[in-house]
Amino acid sequence: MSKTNDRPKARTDTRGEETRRRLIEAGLDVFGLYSFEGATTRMLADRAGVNLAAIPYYFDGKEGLYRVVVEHVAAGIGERMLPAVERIDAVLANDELSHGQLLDLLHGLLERFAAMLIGSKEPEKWARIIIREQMQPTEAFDILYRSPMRLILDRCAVLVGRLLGRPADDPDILIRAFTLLGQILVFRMAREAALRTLGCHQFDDSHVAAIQAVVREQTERLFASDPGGGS
Amino acid sequence: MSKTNDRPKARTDTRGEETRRRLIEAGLDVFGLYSFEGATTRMLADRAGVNLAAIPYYFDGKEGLYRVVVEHVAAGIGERMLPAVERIDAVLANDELSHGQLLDLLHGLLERFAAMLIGSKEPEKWARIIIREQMQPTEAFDILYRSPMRLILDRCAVLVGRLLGRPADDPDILIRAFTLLGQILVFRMAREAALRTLGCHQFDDSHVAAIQAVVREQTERLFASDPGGGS
DNA sequence: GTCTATAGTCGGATAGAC
DNA sequence: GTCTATCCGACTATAGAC
Repeated sequence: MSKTNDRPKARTDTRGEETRRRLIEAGLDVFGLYSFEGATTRMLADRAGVNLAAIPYYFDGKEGLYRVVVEHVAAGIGERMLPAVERIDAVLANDELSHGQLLDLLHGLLERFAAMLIGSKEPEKWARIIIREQMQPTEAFDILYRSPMRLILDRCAVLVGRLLGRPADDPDILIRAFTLLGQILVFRMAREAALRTLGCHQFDDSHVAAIQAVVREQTERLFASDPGGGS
Repeated sequence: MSKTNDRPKARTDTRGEETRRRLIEAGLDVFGLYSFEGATTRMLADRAGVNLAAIPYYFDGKEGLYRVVVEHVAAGIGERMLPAVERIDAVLANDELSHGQLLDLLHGLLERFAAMLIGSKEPEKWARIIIREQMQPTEAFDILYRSPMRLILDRCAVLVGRLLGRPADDPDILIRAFTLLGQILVFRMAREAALRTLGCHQFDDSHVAAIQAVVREQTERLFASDPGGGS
């Protein structure tokens, strides 16, 4: 019989790469569900369908795998938010913007944030890892904070600052930016309570749309105060 | 020498009660810091200054202690929010209220919520336990949801509903209530990120006041839309 | 009621065959 | 590169002395 493992022409180390990939995938699930301490190497290896010994071999132990998983999360969030962030940066670089233009950028950022956080499937796993790092930051928190969190928070603060005519590093402006994001984050962070209250088992597109609509309307109200300056 | 353990007149089981109390106190710290799985009976017993075997003896095991700790958390939150909640219930029972009165009640609720969640010391421990239950609800989640969470959320929804002239169980109203609470919750849930962004190591009274001021102003704005109806 | 000692289980990491 | 077998440490719970 012709064996099926005639080496694929592309590369000989595909096997190892595949093992790495599957362990990271498993790490997203398992670390998210059971936390770093709660996760066992046996769970990780079983879920990945690889051998237990592959963890110390490829990642220098459970801790090393965790770090790589967190980096994966940071990269995933960055990827999803990048379009909105780049658009903001591009427009902000220009010149003095109208109230409406700034508000549009803010709407876009928050909408994208909500879509990513509440709607998509992958962030479900990401969120749990992030929340745990918020409660009990390990050295991996830096990875999350410096890249994807600041990415979003900074832009939010800049926009709020411009809308209110104050610098983006004013503590009051930072607090306002946080509350804006908090309106959305709560549906992820207090997810179980939100689901029970709304009487459903998971958020679908219509829920996301409803939340986005509320946030948009409320954001509009919060910054619609320029006297007499309607649309 | 007169022995010191001549039985105290009040009760003979004081010793056991003390042990129970100390284990619950230790559970608040340790379960919050390390989660249920991460906490070990040794940590719990050491922190409580009692013997390891006291845990299965008094609480029927680690799991039983956890349940009692969660009940303790629920009771603590209920206690702290009760004044604001009772005031709301008393006033709402009356009759048709003015926009300003409803808004005052909402301000009171949110202010108290912020004070409890961000300012006080104990909720620091409570919050971690609650957040973990949100992510990975155990049977203990019911205890938290049915008593202290609904306590606050229901009142918030009722007030928002009355302010907007819609029923409190309208999904849109529930979403709005959630976003209001989210503005505050974010400082607890994304605490580490908030602290880093504001450049401090913990929230003090001035931070709490600043957050309360922002929330108050924004809430005012969100519901100040009744046309022509100034204060 | 409280403690010490221990049983029984499961954790992560490694050695060495394939 | 991957697997099996195994070590060693840490965990929860219990038994029985005090």
